Amino acid sequence: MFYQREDCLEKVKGKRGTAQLKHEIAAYKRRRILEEASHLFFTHGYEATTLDSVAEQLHVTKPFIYSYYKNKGELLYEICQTGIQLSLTVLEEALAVEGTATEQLKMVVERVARIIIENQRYISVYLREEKSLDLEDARCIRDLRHNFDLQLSDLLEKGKRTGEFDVQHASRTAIWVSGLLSWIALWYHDGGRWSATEVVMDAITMVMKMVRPAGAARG
Amino acid sequence: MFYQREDCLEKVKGKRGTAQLKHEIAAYKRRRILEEASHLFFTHGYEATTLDSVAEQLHVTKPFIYSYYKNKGELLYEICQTGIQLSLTVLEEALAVEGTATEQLKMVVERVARIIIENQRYISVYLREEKSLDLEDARCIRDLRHNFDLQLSDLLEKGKRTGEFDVQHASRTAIWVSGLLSWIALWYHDGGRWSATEVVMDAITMVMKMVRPAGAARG
DNA sequence: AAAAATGGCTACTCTGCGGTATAAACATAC
DNA sequence: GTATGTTTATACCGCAGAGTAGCCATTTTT
Repeated sequence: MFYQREDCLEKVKGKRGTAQLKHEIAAYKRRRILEEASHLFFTHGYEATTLDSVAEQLHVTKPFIYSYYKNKGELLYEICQTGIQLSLTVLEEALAVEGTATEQLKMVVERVARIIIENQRYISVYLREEKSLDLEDARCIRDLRHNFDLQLSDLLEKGKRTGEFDVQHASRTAIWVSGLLSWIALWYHDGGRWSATEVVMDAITMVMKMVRPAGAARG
Repeated sequence: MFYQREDCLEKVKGKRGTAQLKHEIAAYKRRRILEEASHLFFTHGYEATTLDSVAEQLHVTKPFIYSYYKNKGELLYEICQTGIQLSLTVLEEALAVEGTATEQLKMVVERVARIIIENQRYISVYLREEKSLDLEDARCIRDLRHNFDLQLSDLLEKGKRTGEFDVQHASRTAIWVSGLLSWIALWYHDGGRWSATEVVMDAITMVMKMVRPAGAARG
């Protein structure tokens, strides 16, 4: 019953050493399951993917998965959660770096775009399969997303105040920007016509154009 | 066997009058099935929607549906096809109107954005459920999409030549623009914080900013 | 009005998959 | 080496849902 965090922590507290290692191994197994599941969900869709096929990929059996996740829905939730959380974390890291609004926005777009490409499987599953989450989980994911958009909006507002950006409505513009970033996950194809770097550069260019004041020079 | 067009046309040719009406009624029934199916696919996802539930919405039974569509996959295909075809048609209509590249692009964005909002169900199912299409169908849909992006790209190229637009790479920019439009379908919520008109206006503003040359006045 | 054709429904099959009870294998402790 | 706990597999259940065979009602034809 490793899917209950409390259990694990108790064990660690009780018998240090071996228990610690066990905990790490269990965490690793969980991560591997999630990885393989995200891969299959990304390729075939959530509903169309069977847990047997996930097990097969890992060369284990279905009950193995069930000893680390309580059901299929929990897998989906953790994938979605990972997807949005990764973006949110990297956004916050970029915002923590001192700089003008322009510098910060460029850094945000670059880093988030990179993370989205690197973790496309998680992000695009999150974007596509929201409907398959149960209400509680969906609400939680939406809150994370909202948090992302809000922090982006604050940055745009800041740039508006300093005169660096020309945006009519910061919170609505934030949604367009975050949409543009999300779009990468749905559209980018590894080994396709354009490289990851080209896509990231393009994303920066597009976003900066979207907020650039009239009459400003490019870049 | 009304899902075979040839049959219908033969009947019409042979016995005008009543056969004509029958054909129209059959077409109407097909359309109603598609409408209801798109609604449920949009709300719950393709795989999670049962044909029994579609039938229930129409106050008919499952075999009724099977006499108009050969299987569930055909329903999905027609929904996706409708979604992308609507956008493509309206794009071509807008391009047919004489005008500068700027005028044309504005019109394209406005009309396509409107169509996307009005037919959100079809478009977002198409965007989300591509993976559930079988290969043949998927290829067909991808071609339509490609056609859309290509025509958009041509327009951007035209504007670039006349100096109206500043785009480094027309075909890649076209993908960002069509992505921005697609994003509407995934994000817009009827009766939400912002009206359809606001969203359409925003889309126009954003796209024009994306292609506007450095130093140009806004609008 | 009898015959034929059409259109839809009832009632079913059958497969595939989420989830589980239980046993086997393995490790750990004494 | 035996006892105890932990980890994974075998073998199953139940059910939902795609798809169908065949029947009844209604309309159309002659």
